[in-house]
Amino acid sequence: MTSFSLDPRDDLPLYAQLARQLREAVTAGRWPAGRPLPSVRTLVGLLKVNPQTVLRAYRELEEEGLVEPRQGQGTFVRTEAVEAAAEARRRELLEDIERLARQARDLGVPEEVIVQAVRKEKGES
Amino acid sequence: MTSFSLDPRDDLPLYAQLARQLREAVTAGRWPAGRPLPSVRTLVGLLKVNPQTVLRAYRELEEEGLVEPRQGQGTFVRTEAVEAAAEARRRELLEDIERLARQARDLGVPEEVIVQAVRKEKGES
Amino acid sequence: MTSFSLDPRDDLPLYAQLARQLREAVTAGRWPAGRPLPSVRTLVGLLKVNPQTVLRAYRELEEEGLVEPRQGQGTFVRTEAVEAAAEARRRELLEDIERLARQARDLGVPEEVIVQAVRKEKGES
Amino acid sequence: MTSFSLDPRDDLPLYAQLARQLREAVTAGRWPAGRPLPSVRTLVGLLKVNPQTVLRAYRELEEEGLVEPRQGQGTFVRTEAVEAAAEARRRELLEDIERLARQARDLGVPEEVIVQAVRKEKGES
DNA sequence: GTGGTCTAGACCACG
DNA sequence: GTGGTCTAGACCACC
Repeated sequence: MTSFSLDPRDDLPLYAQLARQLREAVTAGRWPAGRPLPSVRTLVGLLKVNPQTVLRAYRELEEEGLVEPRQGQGTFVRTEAVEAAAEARRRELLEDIERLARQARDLGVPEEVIVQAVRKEKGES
Repeated sequence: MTSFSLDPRDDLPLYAQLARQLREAVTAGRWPAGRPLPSVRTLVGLLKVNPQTVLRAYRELEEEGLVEPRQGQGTFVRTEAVEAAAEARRRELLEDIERLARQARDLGVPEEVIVQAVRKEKGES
Repeated sequence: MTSFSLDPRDDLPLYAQLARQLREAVTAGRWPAGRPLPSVRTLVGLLKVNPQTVLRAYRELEEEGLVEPRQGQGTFVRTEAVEAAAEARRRELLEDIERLARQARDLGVPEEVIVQAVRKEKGES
Repeated sequence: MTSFSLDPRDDLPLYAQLARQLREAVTAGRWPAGRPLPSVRTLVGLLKVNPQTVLRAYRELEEEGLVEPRQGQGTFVRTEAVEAAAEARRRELLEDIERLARQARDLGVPEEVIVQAVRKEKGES
């Protein structure tokens, strides 16, 4: 149900793109605790990249404490960490939005136009 | 009146940090057409960086058409390009804000909290 | 009376954790010669691990000569091997302590503080 | 003045062996802040290993906050972090010694023999 | 089957 | 010169 896509032309390294997508999937609550994430080999096959690239993405998540690998079984979500990560992400997003909004205002964008942008997606779900 | 600061630990390369700060200064209307931007030598002295770093930042701005070097006189703002650049920046900011707002909503942040963030800085200018 | 606990996140593989705990139990004189160690099936049930994991731990102990399986009866401690194993373990512990103490001293820990640590547990047994 | 040695037969992966040695050198105060650590290529030449192996060791130290790489310049010690790391290491060593001492005592080693081991190296400096 | 390590070597971006 | 990324593929340990 969850799909991944990598773009070699992106500024972000492939492993970081993959890590980001995995992080979002995990944070959003897909991949319940009992089911392992897709195996390294599976992703290698799907994404046509080197095992190292996938491994590095998984290592990233592991270092963040989001996920734990178990020898011979696969990589599993550490549910305790998920909500904390989501909360951190929310704070970070709000700060970023604040900062960008300030920049936009400084460049003369009327506040209501910015608010409009924030509300824009509302009707599209 | 305009100062620059570089952080070697930032993800952005030094030259890009500098280019960004110069770009913002120019876009915001500092450095009127008659006054040259600081010389490479000056910035090298101020920022304690490699001349290549400063040169590359200036080259960036030049390629964007924002500034033009004049032999023996220094580097000057191309006023006709400033408004176009500012407009492009505004569009970019609004798109970024939209994208981040969507992500925040997906993580369960109520829309009004996001709008709040956008309005937050109102009284602080 | 003897319980085992495995931590999948530990650096040590599960089978090694189990082997270590069994080894310590045997060396410490629990499991007298007449009583068999818990069966593979029992441990699998208790620890919720793969039978291979338990088998490998038992194989380890067997190869060290500490225990011997008897067809249809279970796995028994080889009492004559226990004292030799304990002695080896003692030597190993002293070497480790020596090594760590040297490292601590190199980092500036006063020798008396280290001695203190060694004596610390005295009254707690 | 500082030399490194890797043993492929060791249980520890090569990158971890190297990371440990670098960590100790940094913690012990060699490699003052102004001088970069040996470059990846230098160590590759010295140790006859793959660049990836060296890189992974350096990445480890970076993630611990001990060291920071600067593009095009080399890898530098973060002096602020060194003392904190040394203190953490001291605590860890004392805990390990305590634990091992307890085990030794449980196996019947007289406390004075353990204390002797701790003091053993005294006259060798 | 799973994840983990290592090699040999190319290519890029930065200063 | 520096560090960073990626590839293609081998080998190992664990469950």
